[in-house]
Amino acid sequence: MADRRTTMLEAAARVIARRGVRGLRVEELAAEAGVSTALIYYHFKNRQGILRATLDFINDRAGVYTTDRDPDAPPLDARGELEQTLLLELQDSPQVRENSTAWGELRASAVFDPDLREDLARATLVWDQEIAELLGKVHPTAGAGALAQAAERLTALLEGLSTRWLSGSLPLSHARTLMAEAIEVELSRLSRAV
Amino acid sequence: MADRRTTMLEAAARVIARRGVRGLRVEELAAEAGVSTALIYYHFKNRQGILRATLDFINDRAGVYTTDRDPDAPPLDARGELEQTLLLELQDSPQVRENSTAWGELRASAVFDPDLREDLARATLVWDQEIAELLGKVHPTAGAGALAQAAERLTALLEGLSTRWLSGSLPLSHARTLMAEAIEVELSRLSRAV
DNA sequence: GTCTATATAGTGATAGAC
DNA sequence: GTCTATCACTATATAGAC
Repeated sequence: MADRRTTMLEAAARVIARRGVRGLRVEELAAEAGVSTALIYYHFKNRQGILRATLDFINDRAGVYTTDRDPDAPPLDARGELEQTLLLELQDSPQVRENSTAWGELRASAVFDPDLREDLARATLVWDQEIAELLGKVHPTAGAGALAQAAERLTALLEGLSTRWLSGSLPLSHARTLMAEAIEVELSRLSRAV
Repeated sequence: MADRRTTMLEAAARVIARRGVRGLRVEELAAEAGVSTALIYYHFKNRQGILRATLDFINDRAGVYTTDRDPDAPPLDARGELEQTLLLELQDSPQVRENSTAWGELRASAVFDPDLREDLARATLVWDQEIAELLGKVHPTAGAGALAQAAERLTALLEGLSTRWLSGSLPLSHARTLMAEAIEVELSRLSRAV
């Protein structure tokens, strides 16, 4: 199933989750994938190529698990879908951890590397709009501006909570509580502000 | 006024704001401070010593500017003090930028460096409690748990917005709007939840 | 205290055999 | 496609003169 290239990308995701984008050493990646450094360079040209491919790989995976559902479960209502989408990012599974870590690193790196900002801004916009849309399904009468702002607050909060979790300042269960409550608060505000 | 050591620490703060904690090169720091690398090592022992001293230095500075006030202005009410404290972190002055950048880097680095976590958790706790206290001044009847959670959401959101700002995904003025509105939302929730 | 070398080690990247 | 060497360069850190 997994060809060698995929094996390397999975290994890269694990190394990034462990050391960060800026802490990734090609030699460590090679060891993690069980291959030589030369093979890494054969497949990815250079360090930046490794990073680009891995970030794409992680992004694709995130899209998948985000829309993944238990086929037996009843279909979610709009509010349930919103909660699931946001809380899915606060879970202690290796893949979510890897994805959240990579995303946080991408953001943190973009502070010092303008080359990354364009991609990041685009991904952020898509993410914000997805949440705004879900909020709109719960409150169809709310104005577009109010929805957009609520979405931005929720996604920015999620990033803040996620980083606190990953950096050991906040237990995961507490992060989830805070996030769920924030959704509640924003929704109730959208109800009142007609 | 500024002795040579302080000059180096100021230079280090600038370099960290430009390159990040993990991107700081001793040679660049030496050039920025206008001294030799050997002198840096003379004063700070090693790379980690530079980082520790600089982070402390930045932390002290943050404490100062946070409590800095215009002496002519009328005293702030509880709500104004809350808003000022939080919005002060979203300003485009070199020092706030340096401090916010360093704080974000400290958090991002702690994801991969457990040694940093203890300091970080302590600083986070102090910061959360300060905000909880200010919230309590606005709503003296609110329960301690509700105050603590609102404070955590506000500070985590601030970190998320700050990182988005610094990474070029969010204009500063918009970040300020979102933050101000979040304060409003949390305060109105504290009013309702008796 | 401060500088000019310079030692030492790590790290990205390539050459060339198989 | 994959490996074993190995090069070239960068970065931390130190020695020793002033």
